[in-house]
Amino acid sequence: MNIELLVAQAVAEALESLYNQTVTVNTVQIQKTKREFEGDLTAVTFPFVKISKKSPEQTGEEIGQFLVANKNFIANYNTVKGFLNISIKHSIWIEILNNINSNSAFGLQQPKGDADLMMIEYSSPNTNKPLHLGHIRNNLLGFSIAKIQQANGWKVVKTNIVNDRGIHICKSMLAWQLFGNGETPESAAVKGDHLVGKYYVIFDSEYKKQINELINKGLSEEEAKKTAPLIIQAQEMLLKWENGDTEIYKLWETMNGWVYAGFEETYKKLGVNFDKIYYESDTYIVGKQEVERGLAEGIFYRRTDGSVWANLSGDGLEEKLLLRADGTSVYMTQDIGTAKLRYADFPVSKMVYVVGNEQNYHFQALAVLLDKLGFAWGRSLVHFSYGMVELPEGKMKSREGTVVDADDLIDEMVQTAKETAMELGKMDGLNEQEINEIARIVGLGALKYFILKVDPKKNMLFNPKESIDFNGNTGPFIQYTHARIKSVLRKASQQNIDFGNVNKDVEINGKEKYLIQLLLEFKNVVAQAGKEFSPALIANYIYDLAKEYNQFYHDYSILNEKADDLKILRLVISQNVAKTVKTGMDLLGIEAPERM
RNA sequence: GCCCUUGUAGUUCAAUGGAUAGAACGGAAGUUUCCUAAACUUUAGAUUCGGGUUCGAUUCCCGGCAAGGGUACCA
Repeated sequence: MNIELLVAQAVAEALESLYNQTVTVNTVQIQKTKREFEGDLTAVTFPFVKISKKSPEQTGEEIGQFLVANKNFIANYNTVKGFLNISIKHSIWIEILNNINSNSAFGLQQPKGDADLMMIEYSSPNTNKPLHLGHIRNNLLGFSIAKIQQANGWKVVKTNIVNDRGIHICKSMLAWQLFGNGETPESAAVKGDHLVGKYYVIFDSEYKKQINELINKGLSEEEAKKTAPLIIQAQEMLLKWENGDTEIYKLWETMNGWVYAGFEETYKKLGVNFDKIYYESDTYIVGKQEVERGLAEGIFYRRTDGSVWANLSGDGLEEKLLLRADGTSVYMTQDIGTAKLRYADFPVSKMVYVVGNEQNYHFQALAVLLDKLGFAWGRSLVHFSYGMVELPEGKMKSREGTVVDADDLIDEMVQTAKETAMELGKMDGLNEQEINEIARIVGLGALKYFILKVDPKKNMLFNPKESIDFNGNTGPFIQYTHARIKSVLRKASQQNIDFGNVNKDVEINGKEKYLIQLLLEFKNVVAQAGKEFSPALIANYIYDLAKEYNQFYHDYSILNEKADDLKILRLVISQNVAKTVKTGMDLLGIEAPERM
């Protein structure tokens, strides 16, 4: 039952009856009544003064009188300026609550057998260094969006495109060959991705030394960068790799293997996963073939120097390079190849790319190119563009050592959660394993919520010191609320209270109604979050719910309530707040612990 | 230069064109014989500037200012 729709219909009916004018239901604006006014739902009457030819207040009065006289679910009304505040009968709220209570998957839609398939690409790391804070935002958003789309009835395939080839990989490989002394993740006792990243950094500093030496010998900076022995060697290595040199290929496989093992560990800690992983070492070849096809079909053209281009000026864009003069592929080429493979592997009807906003232009161009090449979903691809994560010192820069490493950050959050919980005495009587498990859940909850609560399209500021907070609008606050409700419910079941249904005659007050209204909103919030690809909507909603419940919790003595009906009402509300919070947390990929 | 995005309390974030712009952190003052005090209560404090559309604009449109990103052989 949709109470807002019922009220909107009733108001439309009132307008027709009173002023003899037909009004479509969706022109009636219904909103939740503000706390400081009496009533449950509010209809805005300003838009109807043209029809009624009366003042907003008088129009509201007349509609209100009609509603009370003709609609049995409406108990009362009052008007304030152009706002008609309507009170719904108590029994209706109880009915709604019972309805929510009997629905275990409230707010979620089950995908049908023939549901359309949405493919969501996220993460997409390079294999020359470990994941950092920016990747964390990407991974959390991608994973959560997949969950939210599933909740809206889509069939979802999560995919990852790993950039496992190119000059940057060769830099790490070369530095390892020259300075590594055969070091392995086992011998050095570090994660594979961190080890490879270390050699990437070594390459960069050695390369810089060579550049400076050359500049001192009189070369310009530009010349020095191009002619330094290390960069020449790296380029040679890339060429050898492309030509299938056995030794180089083997080294490449080994070092990438180290990185994958490291990534796997980080993904596991973050709780994200993929249904299908693609590698650019496979897809760039397909991309080249597709570009050749486009060339043969006259979609693209070749310049005299041999480079291949697409003219996108007809679509408001510019010319775009697809193959270099030497025939090697560029970023765009690989993305076209990846798309082709995906289209062959899955019946994709909607493609979503979770990629940072610095690539907005790239994806505009990709949409047009895929469309020209005949991919049905090309035009409608969604570039889910999110803002960058900035640090108090500014942008993260690997060269300047201002990158926040993903593994370090996760460990730090968990460690802080543990220390804070110990200080508060939360861990008394628990064994080591239980302590670590709760610390893990809470630490990760804090990190995930902190990142997901922000509107994805905005740049966000991440202060490592201040972010590790467990008070206020944070994940742990919501987790705590959940755990506390669960504790109440455990005690209630020990008392053998049956709170399956609430008696329709019980009187409820404003706070209870407000919580029921919040619960009722959940469905709309999930639908809206799906439409806007915004986990932040759900994050802010469950925070509101938790905050509201905490006040409720302090105002009433739920288990000691004298009247049985009232006790059951408050238990059922508690139960459904917990249920909804848990569902919301699940959509964000955050765990909601039973106790903490 | 051109294109895109963003400007809200000291700070980090909210607000389908609707009522007195909400929270949290930080600041000030309180609450624990009571189901988990990682909680609750009280208090001070904000829409970048100038126009326009509208009964009504943080929201939509135009212009200025500021920040970030992109700008064709980097990914």
